Amino acid sequence: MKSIAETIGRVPLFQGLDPENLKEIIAICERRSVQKGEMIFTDGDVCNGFYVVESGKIKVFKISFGGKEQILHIYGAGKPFGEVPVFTGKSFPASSVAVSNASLIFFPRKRFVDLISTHPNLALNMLAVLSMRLKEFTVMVENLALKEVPARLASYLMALYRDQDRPGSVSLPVSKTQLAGILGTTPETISRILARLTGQGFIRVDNRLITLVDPDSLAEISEGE
Amino acid sequence: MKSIAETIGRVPLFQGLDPENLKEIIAICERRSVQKGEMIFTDGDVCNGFYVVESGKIKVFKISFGGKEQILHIYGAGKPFGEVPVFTGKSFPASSVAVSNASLIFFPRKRFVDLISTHPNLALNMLAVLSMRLKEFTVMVENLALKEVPARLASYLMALYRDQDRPGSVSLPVSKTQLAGILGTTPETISRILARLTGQGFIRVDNRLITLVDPDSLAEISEGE
DNA sequence: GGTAGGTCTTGTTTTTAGTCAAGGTAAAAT
DNA sequence: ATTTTACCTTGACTAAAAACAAGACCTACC
Repeated sequence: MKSIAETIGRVPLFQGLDPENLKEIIAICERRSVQKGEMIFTDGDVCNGFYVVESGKIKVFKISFGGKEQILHIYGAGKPFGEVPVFTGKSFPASSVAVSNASLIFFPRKRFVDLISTHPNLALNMLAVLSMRLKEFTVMVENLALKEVPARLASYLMALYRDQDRPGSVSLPVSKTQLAGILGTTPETISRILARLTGQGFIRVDNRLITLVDPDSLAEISEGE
Repeated sequence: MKSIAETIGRVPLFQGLDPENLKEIIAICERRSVQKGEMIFTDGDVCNGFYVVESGKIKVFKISFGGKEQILHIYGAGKPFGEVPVFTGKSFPASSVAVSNASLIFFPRKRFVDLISTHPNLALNMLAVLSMRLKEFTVMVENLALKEVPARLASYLMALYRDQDRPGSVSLPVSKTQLAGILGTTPETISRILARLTGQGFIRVDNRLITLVDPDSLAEISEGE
């Protein structure tokens, strides 16, 4: 297993700090292992600190009264999560669960805030993290409020296409059921739309591997026609 | 008209700073007046800085391909907006327009970042602002993805009810058309749901004044039954 | 005081996607 | 190897809200 120091050295949140600062950060954090399916925090919990994913995957989500789930983020190695209440002083605004066995690094709230107050670069990095997240939410709201499900799905595929760089295909990082949770719809609807796009010759689907036969048309669909 | 110093002294973002720091902040900002309907920035614009509302109201929104508008926020006096790209280094992720004549205070990006790096309290305040906004987005996504329009409208009314403190009524701060834009629906649907809630005896509507006859039932509706 | 422009309401129709139900596939556990 | 369980697909039905359309209301300005 990697050392905490090694992990932290690669986390974007901690880039641009000198080794001295990194040491101080390492001094306040602690490792925590979680099993697949284990809750990390629950909507409304008081917050004692935040986490960085060392390995594995965790999801952050909201549950409705009726039990429907909206996934807000799925985070892998190097991503911080759960920081919002560190700075608002309130409780967690969503829940979080491990979707695979995972190793997390925990940063206690009080001590981390002290560090931030004395390390401007760390503060700026954290501001950048939160700002990026706001931007992502902006896109998410746009998708939910202004686009229909096919456009959301097409956007998602095109975004994957840009991020991953396989030749003409993308590999879904999550199950189709979870994809439905990300896109704010149901597995049935996802299934139907994938079938339709396949019928129209825009994509080919083989389990989690999706071949983008006609990325241009897909890009158009992602804009909402 | 108030002085910039007076205005800035009341802005939560600048609370807890000593007078010396406030002076430095005042030194870098400038006032800008905008007319009702004037665009302040457009989705995709490069960002030279952010704003604080001194007076008037501005809205931040996204427009879809088909011209439908989703309002992300409406900000009044004392609220900062447009800060996201200051810290991501990217362009504005949404557009902004004055919904009334307004006076803004502009903070140039570079100089403000310099200030933040040297004033930990300012950094923490800004972190709190962004974190609160993330929390608000979380609620927004929850509403859009997990609730139907009546529940969203009821949530909105209940939130107003908590914020304003009139006896048993709330006053809409925006037109019903704009309310539709905030809730991710159409004016027709708003109109129908208000009519339905009135018919059920839960509210009474008189232009922008809404009397909450039965707040408990409304609270239930806001949870999604 | 009348007219113009924006806002709001109401009715009708259409679209979208959610729900319910059942069957199929595939991977994992025993 | 077989049973279990999770995941996915397809079909039929239903519900919710958008689109379209027309008329009412209101306010503001000539």
